[in-house]
Amino acid sequence: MVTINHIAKLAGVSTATVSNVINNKLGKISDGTRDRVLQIIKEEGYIPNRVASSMVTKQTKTIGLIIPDISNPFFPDLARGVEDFASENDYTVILCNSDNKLDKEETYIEMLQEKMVDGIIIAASRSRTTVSGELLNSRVPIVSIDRKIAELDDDAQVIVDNEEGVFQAVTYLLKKGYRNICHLSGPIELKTAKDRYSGFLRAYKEAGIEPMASHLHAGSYTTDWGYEISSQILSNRTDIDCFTCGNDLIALGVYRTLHERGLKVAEDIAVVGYDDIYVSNVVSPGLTTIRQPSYQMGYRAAETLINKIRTGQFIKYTLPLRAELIIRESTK
Amino acid sequence: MVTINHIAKLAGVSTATVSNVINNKLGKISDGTRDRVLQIIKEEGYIPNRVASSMVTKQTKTIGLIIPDISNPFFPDLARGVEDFASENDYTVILCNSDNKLDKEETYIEMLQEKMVDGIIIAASRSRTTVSGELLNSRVPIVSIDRKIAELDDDAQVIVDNEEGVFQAVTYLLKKGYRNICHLSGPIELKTAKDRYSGFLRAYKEAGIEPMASHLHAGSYTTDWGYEISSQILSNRTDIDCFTCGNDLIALGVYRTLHERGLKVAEDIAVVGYDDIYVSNVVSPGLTTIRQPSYQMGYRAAETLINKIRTGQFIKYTLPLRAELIIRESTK
DNA sequence: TTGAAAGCGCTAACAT
DNA sequence: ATGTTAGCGCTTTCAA
Repeated sequence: MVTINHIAKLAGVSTATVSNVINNKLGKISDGTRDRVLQIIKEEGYIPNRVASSMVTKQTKTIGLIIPDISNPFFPDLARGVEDFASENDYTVILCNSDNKLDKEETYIEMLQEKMVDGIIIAASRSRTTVSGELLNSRVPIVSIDRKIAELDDDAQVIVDNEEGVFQAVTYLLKKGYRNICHLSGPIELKTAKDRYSGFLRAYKEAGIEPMASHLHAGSYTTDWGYEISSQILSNRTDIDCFTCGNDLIALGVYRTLHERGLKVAEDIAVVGYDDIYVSNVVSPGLTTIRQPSYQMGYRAAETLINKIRTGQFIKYTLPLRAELIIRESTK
Repeated sequence: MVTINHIAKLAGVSTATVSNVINNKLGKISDGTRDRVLQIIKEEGYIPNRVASSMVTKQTKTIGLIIPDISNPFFPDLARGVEDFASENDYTVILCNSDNKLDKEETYIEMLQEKMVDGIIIAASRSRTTVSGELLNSRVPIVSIDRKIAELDDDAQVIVDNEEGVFQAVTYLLKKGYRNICHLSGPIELKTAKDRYSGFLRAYKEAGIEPMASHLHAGSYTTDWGYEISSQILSNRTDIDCFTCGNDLIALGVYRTLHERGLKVAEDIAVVGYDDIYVSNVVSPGLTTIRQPSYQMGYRAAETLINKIRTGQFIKYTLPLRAELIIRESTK
């Protein structure tokens, strides 16, 4: 293996000099030596060992990203945003899937700390509303994304206002004349799910209308659940004119139910999602949904984290990331 | 910062002993000391520095995963497969998005080598049919996934037979009576795209039927292109009874075109995709497609790589990963 | 502008 | 079963 020592000897200089060349320490090296060293580095195919340099600089230029599941369509965009900002800034990202399990999450957090990552971005599992003391007190900066964690600095959290998004949507629906809206929520113990439902309620309240009876069903953020629950509901009642869903996956389950029962989306029953994952624009009819700016969330989370690593300070953003109602054809 | 030294002093033992405890060297430590050391480690909240141990063991327990783009729905499952096998085996994965750009890919490869990853899994950019000499000769084992790279050992490539998959599908379509099938291919310079088209041709040939004129259109693996090209084709001719698409994204573009023109999928024109990404089962009508076992591909790639890292040998699999025709409602 | 040398935190070989 | 010590490849004072 070719090391800095090897290069130094061949170039007839010290390792310190080679190090300065590699790291572009300006003004510390004469053009002559720089060129000569560079030349030899090239000839020898020398690749600096960043593990060794991490030993002394105490930074790995690596961050950890813990998400529930990269195959959940909400997360790829987010991950991409993180990786983009990271790589633009010469950081590398380690991907971890926690499956929403606290123990997996803990294991990853420990692993990441052992690997001396410079920081961690976490879309915390639904069971986590708090971070363990060790992590909180550790040297590793942490940024929470999508889900709020109580102990963390507000500026260390990248979230969008879920309540506001659904409020917007339901207000729109009420204005359009929908009255019997059924809300298919994600796990209601989750902050995001709770907030989305609050938005639902507030829209009714501000419109001075009473929600219909049993308008809330809480389950999980999956197509399967959306399918099952909507199927079940429609077997029992016929008064519903719209489903607002905790996320797009659930909405797609409703699509399946309607399709199966020969009902037309929009024409017979309207459907509204949340997230605006890729699919929503591609199904027919296009799904009216509330767009979560997931790429930006990831990008901003990385920006926040790396800024913190560099400066010790969190960025204070003036513009919050906002959810946005995207009207397509699943409502009329 | 609490180090192994610190623990050793507190426990009144040597660092070697603490090291043996941490790494569970069996038979090298008495129960008494083990317990005492473990106790102190806990009390002090000691986290072993794996960067330091990597220095001496010459392995980082980290692999790199280079894919074109995690937001492309084909890759999350694959990435998940990689990460699952890796984490089960105590490896960590660094995620890199190359955007199909050779230069980004090169940069990542260099970065990964500098970070001393133990191996690399790469879904190579379309421009790459070969690996640079440095990489090939480097100490870093490399496994190619989805796309074949000439110089690599056959056992270091995790691919499925694309030709076979499409052959199956088109044979099925011809049997069903479809005759004027139009193939909307991905970038034809890509091996995968080429193979899929070959399967198309062979199906016709073995059926003793002549493909219709101008049945091939090559573009890119995107919904937008699928939309545009199908729209354009249908403006010019009315004889087409089926589109076979290079991937599901293209197929979804065709869905959009048909929808826009008031044409019914299946009833008026059949559509067949490739990959079986998540969406395909969720759109209405469900998309008939050729399933790429992407999770397994990722899982197997990681298995192959890590086995190579550990034993120096590639695994020889007896069962190839196969594409499988999934018949849904977009064909009749 | 360059070099000598200490030391980052750990493991492994060897000695006891 | 445990300790001593060299050394992994690099950066960073400090001195020249």
